[in-house]
Amino acid sequence: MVTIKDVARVAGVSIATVSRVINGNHQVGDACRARVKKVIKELGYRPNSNAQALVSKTNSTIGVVTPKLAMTFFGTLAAGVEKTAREQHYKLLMANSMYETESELLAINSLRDHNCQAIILHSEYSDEKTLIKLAAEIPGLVLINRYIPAIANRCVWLDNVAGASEATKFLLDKQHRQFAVITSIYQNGDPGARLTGIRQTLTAAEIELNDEAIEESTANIEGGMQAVQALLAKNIRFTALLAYNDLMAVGAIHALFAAGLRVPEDVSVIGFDDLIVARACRPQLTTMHYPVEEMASYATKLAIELSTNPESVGHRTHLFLPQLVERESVTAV
Amino acid sequence: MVTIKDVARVAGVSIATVSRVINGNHQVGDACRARVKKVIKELGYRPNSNAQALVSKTNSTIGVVTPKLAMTFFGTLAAGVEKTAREQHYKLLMANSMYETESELLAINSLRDHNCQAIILHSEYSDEKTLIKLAAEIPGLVLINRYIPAIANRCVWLDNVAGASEATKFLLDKQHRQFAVITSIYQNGDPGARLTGIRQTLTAAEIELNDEAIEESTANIEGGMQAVQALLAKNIRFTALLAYNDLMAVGAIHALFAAGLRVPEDVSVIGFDDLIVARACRPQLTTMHYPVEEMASYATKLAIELSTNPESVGHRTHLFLPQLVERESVTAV
DNA sequence: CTGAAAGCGCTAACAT
DNA sequence: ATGTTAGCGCTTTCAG
Repeated sequence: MVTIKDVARVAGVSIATVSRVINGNHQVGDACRARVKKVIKELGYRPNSNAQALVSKTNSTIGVVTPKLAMTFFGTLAAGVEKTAREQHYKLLMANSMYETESELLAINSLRDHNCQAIILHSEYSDEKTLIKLAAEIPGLVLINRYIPAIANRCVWLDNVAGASEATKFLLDKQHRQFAVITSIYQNGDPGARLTGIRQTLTAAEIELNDEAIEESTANIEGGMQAVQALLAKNIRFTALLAYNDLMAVGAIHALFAAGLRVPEDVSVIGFDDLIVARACRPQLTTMHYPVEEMASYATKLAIELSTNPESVGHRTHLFLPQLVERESVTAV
Repeated sequence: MVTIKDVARVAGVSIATVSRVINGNHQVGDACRARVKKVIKELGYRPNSNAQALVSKTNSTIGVVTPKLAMTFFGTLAAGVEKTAREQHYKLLMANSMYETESELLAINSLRDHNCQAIILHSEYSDEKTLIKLAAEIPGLVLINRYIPAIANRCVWLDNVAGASEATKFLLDKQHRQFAVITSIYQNGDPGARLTGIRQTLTAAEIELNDEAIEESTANIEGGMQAVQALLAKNIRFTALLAYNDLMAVGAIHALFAAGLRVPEDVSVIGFDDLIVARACRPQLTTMHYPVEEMASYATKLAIELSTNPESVGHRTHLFLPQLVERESVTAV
């Protein structure tokens, strides 16, 4: 391994000078700088990041903690962070929390041990207190997809209530009056917010949403199928179905067709997230686009800014809005 | 920040002793070890990874280089690595290569600078020479989804030829005799191998596959649609369609239905990869399952083993076989 | 503009 | 069983 000493020796300068040219320090003579650069190239020298991190107490690394990288949503999130990080010459340290409070904390700590400059955290299960404490300790910590008033300016989140409301209004505009909802059994966080948006909008339109017409299941394709089967078994009548997310919506479409109902002719279905599955299913899914990648990119910039200059960020929060993407799964009654 | 010195001072021992208990070294008295552990807990001490990495010249970190994390396939790959890495208390350093030779090299080097213990590389565009050289320099380097004879024991790959062959045979068994193929415009690597598998099998069955019946396009949903539209426009007759991957297969199904053809009644479609989209589309896709996660996990173990004990690995290569998953998009003629 | 020297926090001989 | 000490490769004063 070629070190800074080797470069210094070959170039006939001190290691301090080499360090200066590495870091683009301007106080080096032109001739000297050129010579050092030449030697660096010849020797194929690359600075040891760990040594740099040790002395400078910061690592040009962004940490990302998500529940499960294999899920499209989190893969896209990580990709958004990576893109922005790479543009600014940062590396990505990843840790999955596997949807567990304990391993989430473990993950965060392991990132801290590496002296990550900033951390992007998608936390669903840690309580607010823990997160607030963490935010106080880690200047470059940003929460994505969660809002905590006490640290509002560290939160990059989506207005799920408004999104679900818009989806509902869209259906209302299409003259739908009989609604059903399939949602996640876990009602904290996103599912709860989206259900709230639906309820508010329906109430405002003076349309009743019976509890019977709300079916809970797991938030995946199978869950969507099961939920619709349950709805059908209960003889619930609906022309419009609001799904918690795209995966459930896709499952719903499968179950609907299996039961002899056509989408959108007999039932209109609307999803949420706009993952790739939305374009894979037939009919292609009308859904609310969740700008994950954009938000991840924004969060990364924010985290870097925060870690560099905590004062600069101010007290505003960072709220994004989902946008309706009209495809084929919704039609007027 | 609390350091090893603080712990030593409070516990009334030397830093060497603290270091020993951190690293589970057995030569420490029970009483002493207990006291140190208590102090570590009280002070909330966590060792600085960078310092550890600097002196031990290895970082309990696995590097992963993939083209694009946002794609399901690579997200799943990364997840597989992460899972195994976490089980063995390693962290994940990610870098995307964005499908470019140059940034691929950049990505690898940045991981090396961090002293990653092992690197899992999904490389499509770097030439063999570069990769062989890299493998010689980095003991813990493992290639995933690529086979290079000179470094066979560093390659974890899939038998694409056999997979495509099996898919073709399956169609043959279902009495199909009129075939069409949609594949990627980039014929190096996987697409080429899969096409070879198809060709060999068809030739062996004495069935002609006219060049006209092979349509190239981009390897995504849109590409699949375009390819099928082109096939239809040329009036190619086929009852079975082999797609390079699931994404193209899904696009094909969309285009087929749009043209008034039913899947599988009029045309059977088979995919490759078994991504989530395969279960999202209707009919659900019959496809060859690519055990990405399993392979990623295997590659990770191999990489760790290699980095620890390069001799132990032997000269065998690490070949996986895709498996047919029968769903709804194929039927007998 | 350049060099000498003092550490960053930790591990690993080498002593005791 | 425990302590002392010499670095790991680098950045950053402080001198010159």
